[in-house]
Amino acid sequence: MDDRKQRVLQAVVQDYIESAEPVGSRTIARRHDLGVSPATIRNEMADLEMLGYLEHIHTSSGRIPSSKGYRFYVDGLMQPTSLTDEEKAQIDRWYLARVRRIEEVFQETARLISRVTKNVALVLAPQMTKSAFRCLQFLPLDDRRSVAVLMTDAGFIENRIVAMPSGATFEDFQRMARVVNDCLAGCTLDAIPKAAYRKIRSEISDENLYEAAIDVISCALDDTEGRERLYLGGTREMLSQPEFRDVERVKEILMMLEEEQLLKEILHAHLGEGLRVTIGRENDYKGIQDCSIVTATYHLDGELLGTIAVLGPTRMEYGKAMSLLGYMNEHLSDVVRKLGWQG
Amino acid sequence: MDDRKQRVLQAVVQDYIESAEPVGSRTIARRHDLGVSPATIRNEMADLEMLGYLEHIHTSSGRIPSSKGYRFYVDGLMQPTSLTDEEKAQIDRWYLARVRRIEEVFQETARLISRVTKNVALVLAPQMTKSAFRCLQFLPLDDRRSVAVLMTDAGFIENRIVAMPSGATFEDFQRMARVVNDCLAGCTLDAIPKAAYRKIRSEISDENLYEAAIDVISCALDDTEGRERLYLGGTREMLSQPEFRDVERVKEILMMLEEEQLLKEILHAHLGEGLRVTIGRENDYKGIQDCSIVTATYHLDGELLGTIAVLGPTRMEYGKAMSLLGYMNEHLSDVVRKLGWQG
DNA sequence: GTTAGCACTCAGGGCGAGTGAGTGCTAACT
DNA sequence: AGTTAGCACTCACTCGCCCTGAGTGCTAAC
Repeated sequence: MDDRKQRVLQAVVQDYIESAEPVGSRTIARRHDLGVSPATIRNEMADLEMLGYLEHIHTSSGRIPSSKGYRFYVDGLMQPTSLTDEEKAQIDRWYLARVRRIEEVFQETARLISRVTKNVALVLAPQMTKSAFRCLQFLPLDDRRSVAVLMTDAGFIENRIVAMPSGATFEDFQRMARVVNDCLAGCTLDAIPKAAYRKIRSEISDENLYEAAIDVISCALDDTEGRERLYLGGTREMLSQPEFRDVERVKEILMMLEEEQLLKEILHAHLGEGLRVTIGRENDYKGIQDCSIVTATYHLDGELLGTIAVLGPTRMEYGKAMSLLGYMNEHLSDVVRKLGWQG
Repeated sequence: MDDRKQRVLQAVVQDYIESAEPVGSRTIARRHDLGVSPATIRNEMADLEMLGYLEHIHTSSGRIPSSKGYRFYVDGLMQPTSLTDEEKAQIDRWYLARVRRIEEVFQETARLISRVTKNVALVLAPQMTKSAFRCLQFLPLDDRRSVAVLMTDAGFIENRIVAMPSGATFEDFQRMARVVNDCLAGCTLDAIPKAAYRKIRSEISDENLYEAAIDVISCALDDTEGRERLYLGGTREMLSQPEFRDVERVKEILMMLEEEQLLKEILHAHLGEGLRVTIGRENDYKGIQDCSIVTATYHLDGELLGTIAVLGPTRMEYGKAMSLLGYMNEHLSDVVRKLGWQG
């Protein structure tokens, strides 16, 4: 693949991404200064098609890039666009203006990404079970029940109403909380050692209370186990893409977007260190083989926290999506910190 | 308007709701046993059009109901369908199977309603400020900050990270919580009397701590003020309605559905005791003058809690929507109670 | 008052011609 | 040998046309 072929491929991909129409040799000759005539470009395009980088709907229509073509473009031809300082500042401002509660960070991230990229954004929030126990407290509710509040190192707070075993007083519960706090300090929630349970049992020394304590802990775990939350944004933006002019296609994709479990699987399958792009046919799931996904993992103090992703037609502005996710990837934890989420 | 006219109007509305096609005189004569010929029905339809109950796209197409026609149908002609015991049981089962956290009740309600009615469902969750203060507690986070947990009578729990003023210890905070709990017992959050503030001030007697306390309270209020949460369900279901065969229309309505503030306003405008139906032109907001809204308010222990609504094309199955919302209206609080939300 | 009959209307589908963007091939040019 | 101009060909798309069928409105007869 010589230099000129690459330039032609680049021109085709760029034009197609911009116009969403199959691009012909004349258009390229006019809009890109390749210094050759349309006829020559036609020959190059025929070669590129033979090599599998371009495709043809029918003999007399322009070319569109194949998955392989996009792949080559993303890996080598695309010029990386990086966000301007102004854009970065805007993102920070957006967060400060809109996010008032910890839980909103993820939703707003999804919304922000979808606005900028005009595609669907997916944000997979951290699994609570992966984070370390910080403290458990009880608040009195009435004489039979109280509210258990569980906090983890990552700053997550779960609350849940629990019944107090008959005979137990609120003071018993307070004592239980102290014991549990002592024994579980620093444990990650998905791997509480047997020894910790034994210690709790011996320290509480009341069988009824012990049962209740175990109940609270396992209940908090059950609830979040395998249930990282998924935030979605931009189904509306998506509709402005010409790929979704057809209602049937929209219905299909909306259907898929409501299958939370499926989306999580897809995200997990595509998960890897840093930025990752999966293009069209490279997707295992049939329903989105005309779509691409850009994913990035984000971290907090070196700890893997979750995934952010852009899902859109293969004709996606990869550069923009990648630079945005890259920025998020690096700075989401800063933003979160600024909002006072973590110490 | 004589009896036969009413029967004809009823037939037209029913057929149109079912088929989404303008209905003609022959169709009615065939499908409804009115005992008269199409020609007679034609005459009646012409009268109904004159009276404003029916409309005409062009001379040679069938009739469709006008807003006024739907209104007459809903108010008088429609036979109320009530849910079967099986359906009711199914709803209860759905809740028990899907709802594991208090916050999910609303989301699942929206999802359920949209599934049953094949339209968009809106659930306006209670305003925190309308409920009574129950208690405030602090959990230690680190040496400079702690987590404030605010609970109200309706069972809502808000948590928020607050900085401790320099010099204050966690014990100071605990004391502050006790004072606040004493002074605010039973107040509704949007109407805390001045006297209560004065009492807090005098009892805390430390100006710094007093500021911090006020901060926490007003912060909790700020956050939720005018910000009842809105849960949406069924944008996907909506697409199966023939009214939304056109992507532009879909885009418009999705756009509107993302304007949370606007939706809240619309819901508030339509809010009233019990079941309420607003049809087509009766809507003030132009964007949905080809849509109808059915709203119901729901209660808990006699206290107004929030609103559930169905939004769909005027050609909506009013009977179904109304009976479903009616059931929800009566039983949502039961369901919520069963899930242990409230004592 | 009801109905049959008839002329009229109009959206929607199918069909054919024309248009234009684009290709592939070949022969000439540098 | 690579590049280009020229030309025939392809094919989606649009437009106008006709036809069909569902439906109306009117009138005259029952």
